[in-house]
Amino acid sequence: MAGKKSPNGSRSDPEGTTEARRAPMREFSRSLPMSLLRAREAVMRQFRPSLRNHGLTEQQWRILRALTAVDTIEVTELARVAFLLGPSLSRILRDLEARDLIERRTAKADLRRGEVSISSKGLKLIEAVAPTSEAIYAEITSRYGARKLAELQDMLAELERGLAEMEVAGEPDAEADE
Amino acid sequence: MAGKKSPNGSRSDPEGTTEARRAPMREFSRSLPMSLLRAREAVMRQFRPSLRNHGLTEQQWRILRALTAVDTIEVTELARVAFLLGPSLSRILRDLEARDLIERRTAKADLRRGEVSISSKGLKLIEAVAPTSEAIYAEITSRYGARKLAELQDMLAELERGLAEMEVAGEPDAEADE
DNA sequence: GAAATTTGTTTAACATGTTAAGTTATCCGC
DNA sequence: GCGGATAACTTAACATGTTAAACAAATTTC
Repeated sequence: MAGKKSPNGSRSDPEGTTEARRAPMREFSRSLPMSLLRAREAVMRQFRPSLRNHGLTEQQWRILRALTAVDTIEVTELARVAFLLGPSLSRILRDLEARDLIERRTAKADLRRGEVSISSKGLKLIEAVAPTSEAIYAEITSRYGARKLAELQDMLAELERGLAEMEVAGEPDAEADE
Repeated sequence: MAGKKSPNGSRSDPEGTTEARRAPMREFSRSLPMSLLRAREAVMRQFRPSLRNHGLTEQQWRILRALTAVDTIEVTELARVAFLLGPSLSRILRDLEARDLIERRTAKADLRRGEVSISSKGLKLIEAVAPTSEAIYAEITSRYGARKLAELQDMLAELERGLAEMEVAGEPDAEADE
């Protein structure tokens, strides 16, 4: 398994004369988005099997996880905390409710708002998954180094902040980009 | 706007007697997967509008971008480089081919393999998008600091490496997790 | 206080992520 | 050289990402 077959098969153009395509702009595989994507994927690959064994997707886990921290939460707030877009959250909540992992009611003060909370069944599920999850996280932490991990997260947070500023700054309507 | 409504609404239980939900395990929003997800999203949010103006999704752009660096590439290799799963790539290539942005033929040496290359139309599209893209990237770089950005990428790469090792190590079949 | 606007949430439509199964072409052993 | 394993894709099926539109309830305007 993992034969590592020669990745450049029959590619023989050492000099580059027939090069119709030059200057890749940037190594591409080293672009920031790709780096972040690969790193995150590498992390999630560790957790997915365990979640899957418990019949949960990553996003469903995020939601249940967020719900354990509060008594009740409104849909919009939950979307913000679990970092999901409204439509995704809407669908997932429908499914989680059908599986009796969460409970919903509408706020009496504002009938538009929905209030969500985890059910006892949901809590049991969380408790069943948490140990494995924590173990994996601990393993990652010790392997990478707690200090370094914290530093990485700080850098990511700062990147986030800086980009948030860019958005308010340069956005001249965005239309008509030729 | 951004009312910052008290996130713990009617939550007044300082000691924790009626606590049905305790110990969030971790601040959650500070978990590594969430940090990486938010950071990446913050980055992509900068690029998406421009790509959209040119009728490209992020993944389509990744593929075309990867194709400009080579003369021809096999589907599997392309999947590895653009970091896409086979099925996703398969669908996207079908669409890109229908739009005449790429060209495909089967390798004569191995009829299973498909060889992909960018078309002249695809190249033109890339050339139209690249300037804006590069400008955004430059802006991000200067705002965050080139030095720091490189350091971040190094740390991400190391994280990836470490996690790759974890996979070969601990994987006792994964079945029967309770 | 009714019309216009805004807000909270859901539905719709299309693209991708993810795993499993299907197809066709090679390879490998005997 | 045939038959079973492999390999390279592709299809299928279901879940989520993403943007736009629909909807109903609340808020603002006049």
